[in-house]
Amino acid sequence: MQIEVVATGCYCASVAHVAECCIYRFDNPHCDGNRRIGVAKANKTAISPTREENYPEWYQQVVKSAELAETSAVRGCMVIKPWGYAVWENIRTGLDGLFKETGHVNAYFPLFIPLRFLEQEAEHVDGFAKECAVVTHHRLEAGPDGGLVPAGELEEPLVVRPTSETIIGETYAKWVQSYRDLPILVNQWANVVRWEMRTRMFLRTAEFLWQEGHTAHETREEAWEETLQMLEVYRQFAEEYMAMPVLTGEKTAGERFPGALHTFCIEAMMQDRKALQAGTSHFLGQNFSKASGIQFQSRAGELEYAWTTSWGVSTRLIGGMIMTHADDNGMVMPPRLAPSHVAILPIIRKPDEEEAVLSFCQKAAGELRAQLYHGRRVEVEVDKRDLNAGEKSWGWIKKGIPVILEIGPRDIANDSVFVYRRDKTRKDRYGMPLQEFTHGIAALLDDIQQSMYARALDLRNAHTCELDDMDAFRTFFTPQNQQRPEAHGGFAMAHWCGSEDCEKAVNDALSVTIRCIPFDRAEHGPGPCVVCGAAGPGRVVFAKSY
RNA sequence: CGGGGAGUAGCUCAGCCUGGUAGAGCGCCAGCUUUGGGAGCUGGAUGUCGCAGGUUCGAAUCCUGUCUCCCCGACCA
Repeated sequence: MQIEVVATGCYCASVAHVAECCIYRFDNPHCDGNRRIGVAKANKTAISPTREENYPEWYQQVVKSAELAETSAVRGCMVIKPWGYAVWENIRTGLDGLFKETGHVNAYFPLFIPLRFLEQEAEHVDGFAKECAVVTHHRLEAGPDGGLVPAGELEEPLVVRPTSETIIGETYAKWVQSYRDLPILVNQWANVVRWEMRTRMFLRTAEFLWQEGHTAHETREEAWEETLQMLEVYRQFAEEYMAMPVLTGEKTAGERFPGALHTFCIEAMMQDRKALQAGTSHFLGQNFSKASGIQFQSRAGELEYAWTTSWGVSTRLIGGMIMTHADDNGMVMPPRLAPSHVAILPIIRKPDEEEAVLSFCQKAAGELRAQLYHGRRVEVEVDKRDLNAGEKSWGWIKKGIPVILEIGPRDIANDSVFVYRRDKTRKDRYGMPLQEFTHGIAALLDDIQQSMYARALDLRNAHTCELDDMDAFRTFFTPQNQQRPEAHGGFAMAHWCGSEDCEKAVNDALSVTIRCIPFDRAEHGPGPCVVCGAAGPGRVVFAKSY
């Protein structure tokens, strides 16, 4: 029995082809794959449906099959499983290093925020009030029905932090007396709660993990530079660590963080061509320092309000990684954030081969673990589980481990290994001497990282275009099949006059928003607004978004 | 919060229209066979049919309520 597996690795398999192959799919409950063995080479995909068939469902299945997370007993909240949490740990380690390099330190502030703190900044209240979880009691007592009922009402309700500007502002007000106390450059790794209407794994959950940096400065210029510096840190992290190309720019007034004067963002294109806001950096001016009373005596002896910033990224980044890199066979981990780099699968046909094969695998693992990849020890899994080789192999493919080594007696005889790169197809597997593989592992991982970035960039470039008239714009953002919208659209670089009415008109008609105003906007030259025709200073990025 | 879909074995689902007391495949367990790759054969275990009421001699099936998940919209990282 032979089933040739072709990992497509791209997002263009024809519907007909995929449908034809459906009957072979091992996880299709109504398919007895064996009945048709020998009929054809089957294009099986480990994830069903494919991206093309049903993108949102494909996303859910990848999260599940890769064992990244699962739904929990609590509405809108997820359990992040070890393989998914390891990604978050790597994100944290990487980003934290960049924060430290730019002079920041970590601290921790309370989960609970007194209601009155939140009331201090008007726009901030409007922005978050609807999605706040509120704690009103502090004790449970036995109820009449044998259950527990809340008792002991709090004098003042506590809000579970949706973000910490207010409580950190109150704290900074105490820390800051003089210009000598500035700047304050603090970051916090924490969980926050936003009671969302509609949730999706990693992309929008009621509780999520994030980091929020909060800084206070003596001057406007210094705070401004900080805001842009941290945006640059996010850009660098997204591109170098996540292999996810991003656009940088400023949000329009309508998309701005509640209470901020300016919000800057990194925006990435997912494989369904929708935009994902992957990180934001806010210039808060003196709004929050006035609300919280962060005042200091200046060099001139005057009492002044500090200038503050805040910036954050969240577990949403993991969702972005999935939708940037995963394919129809599951997750594809960028090596720099992968929980583990290499899975070694011992191929044992007869019991008497076992000892030799396993000891060779352990030796290979040991040599690999002695190698460094960007300062981190190469992580290796030797999969000794008593399962079929194919089953194990597909398990690692679905989890997205960058490299799989198959090692059997024949390889051992040649002192070699059989290599599969997750970013290529299984047809591209090749054998090579163990020593050569071991010494080249860091370069191999970097090559995978680069190819993933290049592929993602190609996708973005292929679906970014300049549009100058409304008809073309409408066509670009309208699915061909209204019943089951396929991937369509992308980033439309179009002129905009700057009016909120035009922005809203496009959103109402096509669910398209201005994702960001690029920093290099002016370089495109001025032109007529795609909506109303009035003159605008340059193109902005329009897209559908998550 | 509005519209649509769905909750039945560990998983994917059939059964529901036309009420009669629960099924398939995969997985799991046991045995035998197989072995450069998502194995085959034989046998076996598994369900308060999302939850709560109601109608009925009888409810997975009909009615009401409720919770959860998915999709679309509004809102948002």
